Amino acid sequence: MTVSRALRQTGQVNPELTDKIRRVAEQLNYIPDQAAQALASSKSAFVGVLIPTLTNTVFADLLEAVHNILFPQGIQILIGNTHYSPEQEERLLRNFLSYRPSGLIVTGFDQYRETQKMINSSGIPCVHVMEISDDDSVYCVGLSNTEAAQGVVNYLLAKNRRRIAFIGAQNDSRTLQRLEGYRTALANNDLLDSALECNVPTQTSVGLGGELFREMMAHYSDVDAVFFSNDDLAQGAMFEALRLGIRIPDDVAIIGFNDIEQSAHSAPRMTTVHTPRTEIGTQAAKMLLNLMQGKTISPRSINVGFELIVRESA
Amino acid sequence: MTVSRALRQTGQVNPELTDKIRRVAEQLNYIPDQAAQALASSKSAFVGVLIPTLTNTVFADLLEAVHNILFPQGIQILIGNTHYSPEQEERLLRNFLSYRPSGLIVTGFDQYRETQKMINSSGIPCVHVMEISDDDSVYCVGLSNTEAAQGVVNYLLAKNRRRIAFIGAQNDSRTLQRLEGYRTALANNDLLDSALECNVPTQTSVGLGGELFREMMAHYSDVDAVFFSNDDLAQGAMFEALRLGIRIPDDVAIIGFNDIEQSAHSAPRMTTVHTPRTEIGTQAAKMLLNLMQGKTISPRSINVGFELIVRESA
DNA sequence: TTGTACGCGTTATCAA
DNA sequence: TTGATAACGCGTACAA
Repeated sequence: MTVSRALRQTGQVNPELTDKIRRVAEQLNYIPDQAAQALASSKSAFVGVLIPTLTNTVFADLLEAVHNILFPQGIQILIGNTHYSPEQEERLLRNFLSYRPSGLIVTGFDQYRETQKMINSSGIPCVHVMEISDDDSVYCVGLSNTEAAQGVVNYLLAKNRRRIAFIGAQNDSRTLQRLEGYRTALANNDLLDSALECNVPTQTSVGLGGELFREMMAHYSDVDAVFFSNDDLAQGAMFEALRLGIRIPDDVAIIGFNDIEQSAHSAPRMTTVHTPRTEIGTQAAKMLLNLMQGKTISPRSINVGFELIVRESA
Repeated sequence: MTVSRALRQTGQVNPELTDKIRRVAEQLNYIPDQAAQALASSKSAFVGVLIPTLTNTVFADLLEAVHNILFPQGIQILIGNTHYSPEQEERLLRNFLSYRPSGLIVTGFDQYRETQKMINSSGIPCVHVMEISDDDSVYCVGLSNTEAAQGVVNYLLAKNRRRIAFIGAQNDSRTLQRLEGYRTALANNDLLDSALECNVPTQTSVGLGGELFREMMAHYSDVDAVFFSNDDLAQGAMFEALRLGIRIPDDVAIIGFNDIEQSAHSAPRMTTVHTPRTEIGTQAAKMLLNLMQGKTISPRSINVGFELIVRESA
């Protein structure tokens, strides 16, 4: 018991004894067993993080930010890669729960009802990230993808673009929200043409962006702007444009989404929507930490906003 | 006890009783406690993975591959982000050990002696990834960065390039090995000029690649090829070349390293070394699984090789 | 400041 | 096939 106290620095042990215990522990390579700690204290040092993929800068940044806040607090992240599948998400969550995590960070809101129930009935604090909700019973840190998309389209309209296409992939709820914003903004100006909407379920990639752009321009050569649901697709389009001899932004304006590192350095530099995912991760982790300490949080929803970064491509 | 047996499917429980137990468990939302399981059975379902960063496709791919193999086996990954720092790596490992993981996957071999000792004395099976070693006492899955770099330079030489520069960043051991291979190949042909070596400790990025390339060309306009330690840097250089009016590959040949997705689609398409990181992750996870089952592995070292993908930039 | 008794939720072991 | 008992390694609560 004294050893336990000494090593945990509760400050109730004689300093000399503490030193001695430390030395011996070191010598024996003694490291306390977390499982036993968790069992005895009935609190774990885990936080489960559910993200759709690791191989997308957006979520890698998010995860890294969360990890950077949580690890110094002695908290281990349990990663769950949903692969954009609600089924897998549910399985992942069930698995998480067996570790009795002290907190949960979940991407978006489009879980199965079952999954939501499990979260709620578990009583484990949960922060949703990337999107925001007007449901005041949930905690979230994110931004309005719909508003951001509207901002993009309005910007293009102000620049006198009239044939504005949308190219998206992956079919996740954030892409859908961007599509919705795109539609709203165009409809408001009687400029919506559903033929110019291209939304495929395929996994997003640079290569795909190039392909879809080529097809779009082949069919609708009067398109004078394309809003892509993310920067990867947009980069692919810019590469393809170079090959096709389409001038960006003279012939076609291009706007991406997320503002990944390379977008600031491409040729031409890309106009895009900056999504503060590192901030989202940081804020979500901090909010969760507070929730885990039983603190009351208000507001429950943090809108970190977005910023249209105007560069050269539009 | 019967419940425990029924839920674990040991097959010693009456089928009807098993069904009944299942139903009740479901109804109660009962999920067995992993901490207690670990404590009682003295074996955990954890594997610790040590990687230098999450925000680099290479390691994200690696992690995703490992996760995809391990999760279906009921194994949770403990992630440790070393940020390329041996100090943090040691702290991370100590933290891992407190979870009594059943296995370890560690990037490279450049750990502190202390760290290596901890791994060895822990008795926990460990597979090193990304590099290979000729030390036959360690398990590893990777490739020879040195050989790959030599291959790159030899290819450029065969293409009659003579003023071949090297631009690298991050200063991690893999970059250093590539630099070494570059030097060896050039020295073999009496073409080594240390002025054309640019190796900065800064974190690698597309932006940095552009900067370093611009500086290089400003100082040494006779450079006719640049070998970059990774594709991000090389992409940045290609963008910058477009701005500077330097024609790729006519004026300068460019070769990257890793073959990230976009390299196949950039303009021009990039010649680079394909590193099979998904395969590395998969193989390492499988090898670890075998080690965890006490199987004997031979050989202990798997060289997954590399492939020079010739496209347009060189 | 140190020590004792007990319990955390599960599994190993042995008995029924 | 099922059940009872004792661990697993620690922390909580209380006593010394």
